[in-house]
Amino acid sequence: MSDGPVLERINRGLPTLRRSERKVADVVLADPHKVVPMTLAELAEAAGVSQPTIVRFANAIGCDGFHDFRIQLAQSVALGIPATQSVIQAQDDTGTTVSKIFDFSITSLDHVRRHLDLAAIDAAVAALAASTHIVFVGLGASGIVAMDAEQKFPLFGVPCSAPVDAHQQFLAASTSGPSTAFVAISNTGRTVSILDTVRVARERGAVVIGITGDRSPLAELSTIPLVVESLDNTDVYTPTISRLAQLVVIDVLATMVLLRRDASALEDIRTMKTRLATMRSGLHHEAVRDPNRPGRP
Amino acid sequence: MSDGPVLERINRGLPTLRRSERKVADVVLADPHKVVPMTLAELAEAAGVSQPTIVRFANAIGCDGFHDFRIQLAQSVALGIPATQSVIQAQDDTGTTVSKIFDFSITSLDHVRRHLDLAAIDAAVAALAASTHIVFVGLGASGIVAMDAEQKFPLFGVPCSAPVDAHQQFLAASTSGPSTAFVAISNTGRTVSILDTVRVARERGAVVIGITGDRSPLAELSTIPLVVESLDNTDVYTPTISRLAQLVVIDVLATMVLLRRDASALEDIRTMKTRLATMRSGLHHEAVRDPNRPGRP
DNA sequence: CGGCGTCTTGTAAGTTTGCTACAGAATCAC
DNA sequence: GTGATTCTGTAGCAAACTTACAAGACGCCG
Repeated sequence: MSDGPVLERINRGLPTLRRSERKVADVVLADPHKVVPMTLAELAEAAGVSQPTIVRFANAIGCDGFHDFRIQLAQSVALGIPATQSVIQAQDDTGTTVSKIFDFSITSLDHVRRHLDLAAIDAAVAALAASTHIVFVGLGASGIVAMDAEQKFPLFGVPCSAPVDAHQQFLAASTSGPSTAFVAISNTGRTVSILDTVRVARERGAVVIGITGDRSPLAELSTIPLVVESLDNTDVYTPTISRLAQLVVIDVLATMVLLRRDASALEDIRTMKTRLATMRSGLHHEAVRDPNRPGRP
Repeated sequence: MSDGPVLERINRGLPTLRRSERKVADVVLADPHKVVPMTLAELAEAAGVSQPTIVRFANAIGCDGFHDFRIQLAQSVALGIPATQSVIQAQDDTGTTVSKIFDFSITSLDHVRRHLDLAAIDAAVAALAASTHIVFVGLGASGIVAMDAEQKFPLFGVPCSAPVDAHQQFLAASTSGPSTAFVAISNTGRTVSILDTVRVARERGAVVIGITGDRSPLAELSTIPLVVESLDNTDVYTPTISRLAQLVVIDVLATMVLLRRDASALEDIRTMKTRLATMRSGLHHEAVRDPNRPGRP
């Protein structure tokens, strides 16, 4: 009962609440922002119940008194209203829509952070740092993540590739070896071509890091499964959130691999960054080169 | 003084604080998480000052009493410690590094949300909804964002393209017209080839939506400048955050354009999504097709 | 349908917490 | 070195939160 953000807990515990406590829950859920600065007496007034009922309500949803409840509510609200509360509707105005999407993205990232397997991260970092080259594969939205990774990782001097279509991916798997780190990205973890590719990579002895949304076939097949559990709900209006979390996880991996390297690698990056800044201004003279290389204008 | 998260305000107001108040500030900044559940008396004890000093401290940094301070602190902490507090260091353990990167990503998204120009969003949505086709351009990390947008927008039935290199982009600009929505993405807003491309697009009469990090040349050149102000600090270790914010902005635009459409478009997407789910399982049989199309496995 | 038991809710008192007025101490200016 | 000003702590007060208890509501079984 005491897991997760307060608002989620209220929703979950709704059926077990007494009638008056439920009135309190309704007031809180109706507009959490309004409740945050309220005093106990004010909330009692607003819900039409007595003050002790508020305290009992707070205890019922797993808080240690009203103080604790208010603090936890404030934190919940700061992270945005949970997804269940923020279904995007056609009649919402611009500000509301923007808020909902950002709130959802932020809440989701927070959720991923809390459910990340640190041991798996460590293992993945070790594998990546030990590899002589890295292959990133993904299709659709996950393909975007793979390309992003391909941009970020070569900074360490390790050759990277991110083959675009399933055939190229299969080929890359076929030519991989024990010193290859093979990073497969699939939110569903059930895309057949990715699974086939991963099987081949493992047969060739590559270390496979599987970034996926839950305990899926891909996770089973991977040497190091990395579950990035995002709150991808089924509402059509709600945009895909899994990419964001996957990108941040890539950031984490890249940063930690970098931290493993010595200061010289760091220096390389500094000089690279300054060179990039100067070349960027003259980019149009040599625009034919591989567009993925130039960096991040 | 009363703008921004509390911790930032404390940092900013540090010089104007009295000596005892400063002791309080030190305690708070040293470990904000510890302070959140503290009572006024406890914090006074911890800082080695009297209780009224705490109250004066709270007022000094723009809070309305200790109550308000505690709530605001709780909210600040929920969004992660501000970037200034969380420089990633080599000796950090895995959990710390993960926390810092996620915190920073989340804080940054929150910052962007607060600084987004809603009028510009509205204008962009109107332009996108009115266009007959949409072109997304960006290089490097922004190129990734452009490709993501290309995956997302065709859902509405409007043809989209995201030319990959500078030449192709220039070509797309040259063939654009008044009914083209031209979305240029560049965090610096100073990449020369992008600026050249945008100039051409405008000459051809296209509506140019410029997504950029600050009031840059690109913003000046755009019909509708969309400033996505992320907290990209200069620390080498700190990963690029601008992509995330840009992706979320793309989500917002896509969602809002979709909301403008009628229910039929919605139905199209529902059926598309279910079809996608079934086809995904058999994808390897027809993997030669354009890998960007299949969706988001 | 009515009485009894349990669960629920509000009243009231008690305790903690946060706030304010005031006075002493320190600091700075002259 | 003295005076004025600013800062800091002591003490008391008001408000908020909590607990104990009793009245009321509800359901169950006779």
